[in-house]
Amino acid sequence: MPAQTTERRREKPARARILDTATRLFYAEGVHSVGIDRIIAEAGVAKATFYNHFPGKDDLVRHYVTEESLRQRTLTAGLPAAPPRDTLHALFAYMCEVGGSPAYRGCPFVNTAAEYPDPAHPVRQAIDDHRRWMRGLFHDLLVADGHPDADRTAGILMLLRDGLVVGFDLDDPSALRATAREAVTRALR
Amino acid sequence: MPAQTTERRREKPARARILDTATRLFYAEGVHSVGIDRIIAEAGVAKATFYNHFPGKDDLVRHYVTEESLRQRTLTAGLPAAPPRDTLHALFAYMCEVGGSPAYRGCPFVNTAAEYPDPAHPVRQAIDDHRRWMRGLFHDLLVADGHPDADRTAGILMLLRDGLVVGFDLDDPSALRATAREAVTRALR
DNA sequence: ACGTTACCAGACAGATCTGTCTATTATCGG
DNA sequence: CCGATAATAGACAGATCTGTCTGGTAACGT
Repeated sequence: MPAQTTERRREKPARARILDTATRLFYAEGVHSVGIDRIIAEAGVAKATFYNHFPGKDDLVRHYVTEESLRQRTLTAGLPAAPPRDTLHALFAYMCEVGGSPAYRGCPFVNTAAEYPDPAHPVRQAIDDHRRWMRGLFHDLLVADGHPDADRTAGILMLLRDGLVVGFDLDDPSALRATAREAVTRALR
Repeated sequence: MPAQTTERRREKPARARILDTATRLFYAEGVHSVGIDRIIAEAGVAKATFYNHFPGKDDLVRHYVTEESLRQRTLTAGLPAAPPRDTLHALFAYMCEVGGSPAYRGCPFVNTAAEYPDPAHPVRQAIDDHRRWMRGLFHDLLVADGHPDADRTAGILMLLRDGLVVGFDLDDPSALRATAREAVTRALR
């Protein structure tokens, strides 16, 4: 019964541990394959604590998606200033770098959407938000680059982006890396 | 008690009813969201019958994938003879047609892969088979068209193909249809 | 010093899922 | 006509999943 060794203040707060663990497991194994019990066990959190922070699993999934979106937006915002076209190439180069990692399991948004068929579901709406942001990012960079027809080209870049995240997961990443830059160059031409 | 009204010979055999029902439900709602109980109920089949035909759910999923692959190969083989470049455009036009349907829920292979993280799993290997076939199809058509660098361009077409199936599921299909032909044309240039 | 807040441990209920098993019925080949 | 085959209905076991609830503990602010 002795007090647990914990100096709890040193650890991350419970909510953050839950979200971190959920993010890791959901991404690596899929949303429906990972149960709440496993998340609370690996997060080292009591069940009541989880349900104090989140109304239920769906809400945790929604936060998983929005947090991941926030992370990507922050990363993008932190890119060094550069000509818009360079930034576009840098974005795709970064995708290729991440996609080459052995832990790469595809795009968390695309993968999660595959498990939530109803487009009206809050999880899907969070995914839609992220995709709207990304399309807008492409569009704004193309406009800044003076590209004619920024709308349509942003659509093509979304196509390539989605193709890359799927391909890096399911095909040979090294072959794909070479293809990627070529495809982006052709698309921006 | 009274025989059931069945003239069983008139109906599709049980195995086909199982596969049809599984295909419909897996595609519409996702693999892990659909239980065996529901499949046998909607297929109008006894539980023992299911386990007589399939060793377990994973094997049913594998057959779902291979049957879907076979269906696409048969459809492709049945295309009217045409110059290879026309056939390529026809393939993408067909994707756009299918992707515009309100029941469209993305690519069954991509969606199923999202629920099977282990690349060594038989289900994933069946998906790999299908993707190899599709890449080979693009490659052969490009070679027949006299395209230089058929390898790399086939990779780009795979990129576009994957981007389309994701986009038709998650974005506005009508806007995407216009983008698609443009993107294919740019890629084949 | 004390009350509030956050957290922990774990039992519990109710649903659902996979897979096995029994017992029965219908159809077909020979 | 009869045995083999294939299908039916449904009970059952064991696991797992979500969500609730109880009771206790540790740290913090005031």
